[in-house]
Amino acid sequence: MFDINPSHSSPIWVQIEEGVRRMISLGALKPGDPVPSVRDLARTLRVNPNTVARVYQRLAEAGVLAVRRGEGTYVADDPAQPKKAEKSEKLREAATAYAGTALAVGATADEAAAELERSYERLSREHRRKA
Amino acid sequence: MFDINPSHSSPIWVQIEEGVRRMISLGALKPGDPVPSVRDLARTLRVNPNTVARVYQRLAEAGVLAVRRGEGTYVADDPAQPKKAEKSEKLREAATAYAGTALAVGATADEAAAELERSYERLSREHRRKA
DNA sequence: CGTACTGTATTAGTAACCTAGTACACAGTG
DNA sequence: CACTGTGTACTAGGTTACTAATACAGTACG
Repeated sequence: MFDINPSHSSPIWVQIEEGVRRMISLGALKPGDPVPSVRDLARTLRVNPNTVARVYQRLAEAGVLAVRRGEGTYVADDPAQPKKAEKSEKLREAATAYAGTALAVGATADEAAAELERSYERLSREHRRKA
Repeated sequence: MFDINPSHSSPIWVQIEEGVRRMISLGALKPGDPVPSVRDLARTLRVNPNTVARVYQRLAEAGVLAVRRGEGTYVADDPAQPKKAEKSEKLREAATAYAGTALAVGATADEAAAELERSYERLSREHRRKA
C-alpha cells in the first residue's frame, strides 16, 4: 500500500489521506475498487482503527470514496479531484516548505530539483508495483 | 526577517530554526551579526519567548549561533553547516513529502518542479531584501 | 549603586493528536 | 437463526507542542 512515518511532523491521518489520494491519482486504485477495511489497513500500518476510520470518513465526504455500510468502502465511481484553487494552494504551500528546508540545509536550486525528481520517480514506481 | 505559519503542521520552533538557517545560507545574516533578542523576535513573530529561546539554544549547540549571556546572540564566526549525510537525508525527506502531496493533489512532475522553482525564487528574494 | 536590557529556568495550563477499549448497527453467509 | 466482517460512535488516557507567568543570572550604561 504505502508507508507511514509516525515520527514525522505531519499527523498520521494526513499521511494516510494523502497516501490514498496518491494511489488513486496514479491509477493503483481505480473507480469501484475496494479499499482495505478500516481494521485491516489499521493493522497493516500499525495505527489505531479510529485513525483510519476518520480518514475514510473525510474522503467519503470529499467524494473520493464511497462507503457501503456493513459491506465495505470503495473508490467512488467518479472520484472527486481537488478543485483547481485548492490544488494550487496546497501545491504552493508544499513547495514553499520544501524550498524552505532545502535552503536551510544549504542546497542549491538544482540539487533540490534533482532530489524532487528522484522522489517523484520512486513514489510512482512504488505505487504502480502494488496496484 | 521571515514568516511563520502557526497553522502549518510542522512545529513553530522548526520553522524558526529553518528560517534562521536560511538567512545565514543566503547571506542575509553574516558571521558576527547579531540576531534579534529572544523577546524581540518573539514579539515580531507573535510567538512565545520560550519558543524562540529554545531555538537559539539549539542553534548555539549546533555551532550556528554564539550566545553571549546578558549581552545578546550572534551568528557564529564560522557558522557550522549541516554535515553532508545530514543534509542529504533532510533533503530527501523533504523532497519525499513534497512529491507525496504533489501526487496526492494530482500534479504532474513538471507542475511540481515549476512551483518549486517559483518558491525558491521568492524565498531568496525575500531574504535578500531584508538583509 | 540602579536601571534596563540580555539569555535561562521552572512550573502550570491548553490544545491537538493518537491510542485503547467498548459498544452499536448494517450486510453477507451458512 | 447465529456468525462474521463491515463502518460508526463514544469515552478515557497519554504524549507532544505551545502558551503563559514568573523568577533568576549576567552585561551595559549612567
